[in-house]
Parts: sequence; structure tokens; C-alpha cells
Amino acid sequence: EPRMKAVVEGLPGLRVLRQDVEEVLFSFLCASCNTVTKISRTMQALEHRYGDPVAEVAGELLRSFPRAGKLAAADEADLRGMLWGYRAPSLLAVARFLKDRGNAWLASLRERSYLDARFELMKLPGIGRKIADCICLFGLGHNEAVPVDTHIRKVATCMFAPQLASCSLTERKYDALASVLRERFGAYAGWAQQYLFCHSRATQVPSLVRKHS
DNA sequence: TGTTGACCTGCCCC
DNA sequence: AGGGGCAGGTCAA
Repeated sequence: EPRMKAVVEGLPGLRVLRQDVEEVLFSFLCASCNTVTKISRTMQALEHRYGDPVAEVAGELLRSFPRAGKLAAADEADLRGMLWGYRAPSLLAVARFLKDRGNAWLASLRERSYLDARFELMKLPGIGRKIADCICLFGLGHNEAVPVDTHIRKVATCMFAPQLASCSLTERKYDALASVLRERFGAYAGWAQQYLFCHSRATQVPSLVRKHS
């Protein structure tokens, strides 16, 4: 796959992180119709408000990401003030769900199959295909998960599935696109997704090049 | 099955 | 200065 080779060589050192599942879950839960800048600010606000102090570095108090139990007791209005907007109710519902299930539940999805894990995650409010796939890939180590967001959709459609280009991304089309990548890149399709995603962001981001005066 | 609109909010552009 | 468009989706009609 020569085109993919070029993409990979253009992004030396790119990795797929496997972070704490719970943290991954909440950070992607606030991702819908949001910007990367705002997402990270949202997460910082969450840590600042509900996280436990871990260490002090250079006079700055660092806090852990709050556990679900703590978030479950958060105040909705408070969350909305922290840029959660309409996503606040989902955060609370999911946090309460996780608290009820106990902290082993989420981690146990690592031992399940990718499809099972995704199915379980999609039962939660505010978690659809895309976010479930993000959690599978970045939190559970299911490397065949292929989150299809707007960027991936553009790149992957253009490169591998021009026949799937049409206005809206339906469930069917989402699954078809993900399957195309899985057929092509197998058990590590998620990594291919990561490369394509970064490639897309690095090459076609007009907002970063926009002139100011 | 596919399409449509609502949903919070900050930032960018005109 | 102020309004419209848009951003790493989800859900229900």
C-alpha cells in the first residue's frame, strides 16, 4: 500500500496511546461537536474541580483525573459551567452507571471481544459508535477498532472507498468504512486510522494557515 | 434504512 | 460591534 507508506513515513514516532480507560471514556464523551482546544480545557477544568491532589511540581498543584464515583456526585449546572454544555447529563448518567457497576466493569471489557466491548459501551447514554470505538482503541487496547470521525471519513473515503462518498454518515456507511480499513489493515486497523487521522489534520487544516490581516 | 434538527459554548470570520 | 458558521456526535422523531 504505497499511499499508506507515504502517510506513515510522514509521521515518524506516532503512537496510539493506551491510557486509563475511565479517563479516555470521559474525554471522548465531551468530544461531540467540540474543538480539541475546548476538549482539553474541559478536562483540565474537571481535574481542577474534582480531582485529588497528587503532587506539587514547580509550585503547581497537579491533580489526578477524578474517579467516576466522584463525578457521579457532580452538579449539572456546575458541569455546564465547565464547558460540558448539553453533554453534562450524559456525563452524570455514565458516571453513575460506572459507580454502580463497580470499577472492575469497565476494565473487564478489555478481556471481552472488541465487538462485545463496543456493544456494551454503546448502551451508555451519550456513547454512540464513534465514541465507543475511541474507548475501545485508546482505552481497552482493541486495536482493530476504527473510530470514524469527520476527518477519517474524508481521508478514508477518498483513498479507499470513493463509492461511499455521499452527504451523511449513516450507521451503515460508518460500519462499511471501518470494515474497509479492517480488511486492509487487519488487527491493527486502529493504528492505520490513527495515522490517517493525524495525516488529515496535519495536511488539510485551513484554520491554521488562515491569514490574519 | 436514510434524513433532519436540537443540543452548549467559544472562537473565527465577515 | 454583532451575527452566522462551525467544531474529533448522539438521539429521537
